[in-house]
Amino acid sequence: MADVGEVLRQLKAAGYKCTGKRQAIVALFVDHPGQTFSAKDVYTYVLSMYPNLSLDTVYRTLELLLQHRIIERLDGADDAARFRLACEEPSHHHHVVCLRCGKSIPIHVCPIEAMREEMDDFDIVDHTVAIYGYCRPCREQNAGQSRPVQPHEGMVTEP
Amino acid sequence: MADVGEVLRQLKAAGYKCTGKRQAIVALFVDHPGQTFSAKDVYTYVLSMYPNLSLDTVYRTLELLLQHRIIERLDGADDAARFRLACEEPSHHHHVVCLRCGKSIPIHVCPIEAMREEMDDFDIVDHTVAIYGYCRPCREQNAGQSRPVQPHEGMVTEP
DNA sequence: TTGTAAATAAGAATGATTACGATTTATAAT
DNA sequence: ATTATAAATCGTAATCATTCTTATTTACAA
Repeated sequence: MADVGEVLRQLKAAGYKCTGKRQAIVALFVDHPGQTFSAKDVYTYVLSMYPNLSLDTVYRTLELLLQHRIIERLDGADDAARFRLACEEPSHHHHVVCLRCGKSIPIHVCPIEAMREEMDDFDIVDHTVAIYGYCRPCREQNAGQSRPVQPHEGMVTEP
Repeated sequence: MADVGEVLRQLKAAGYKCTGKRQAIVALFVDHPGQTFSAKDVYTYVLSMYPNLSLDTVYRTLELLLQHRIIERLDGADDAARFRLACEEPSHHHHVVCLRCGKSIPIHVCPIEAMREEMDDFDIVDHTVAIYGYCRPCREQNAGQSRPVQPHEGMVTEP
């Protein structure tokens, strides 16, 4: 389980300064594992505790956290990228994303590996997989819900 | 094999006018099956034969062709969407994309179907798969090539 | 040939992201 | 604790893909 202090210490050790805004951004991700946020989401969150904040700072901090593999970027069909706390699992894997609660759940089989052998005429060197649906808790609550989130609403892609 | 006249006739039958610019755009896709183009690509191509052309016209025409399933949109990690002639295959399938020549090759197995049964706690309702690599001809030419296209360069996602 | 709605051009507006110059601040050295 | 310094930040402007607006042009049916 990732810890805010841990992450900040890691950044400090790498020569980066430990500012309150950085702490806030790291905390947002660490406190909501599996949840995805847009840059704007992060901006409004941090703004609530630091009244003057530049979007540029958010983007630079996200870039920093990406480089240190503390968060992951998810590029979607809609124009705004989303970010989430990096998965602890270091080996290759994918996620399923719940269309209702937005949580990412890691899965530990790669459906592409299975087909690699069958592909004689094509060398696979990279791939992305994005799977959307409903997790068990949301599936149950969907039954008594007037408007479940629609597929493709906020869809994201991941390596 | 799709045919330009055929497509234009289909559009006309649906009540749309048959303009030279539309013809040019349709021809670009029909004459290069499997090849992907950005809106800017299409714009520069048509501009070479129609000196005054609005980008808006390109986008509106692409939208029209999308609605009639004549082309498909591929949303990628980079900011510009790409488009290609729609695959004739009507049933669910995916493509592999060559990183060198940019061609899309349809594959007729869905790697996600296999794992659907194994997922007990998650209802899959949608997915995207994007596979990149080198097709056989490009693989052979890559051997004597100083700079092969890098993975992730112009990566695209597709349903 | 002509009337009409559709199509287009040109440019402005939007929204996400990045870049920039000036100012502030965390941190290490004093 | 004070200070020097480079890093971080702000505020804003720039950029890029895409969409919107309005006036003008055009395909096509009558």
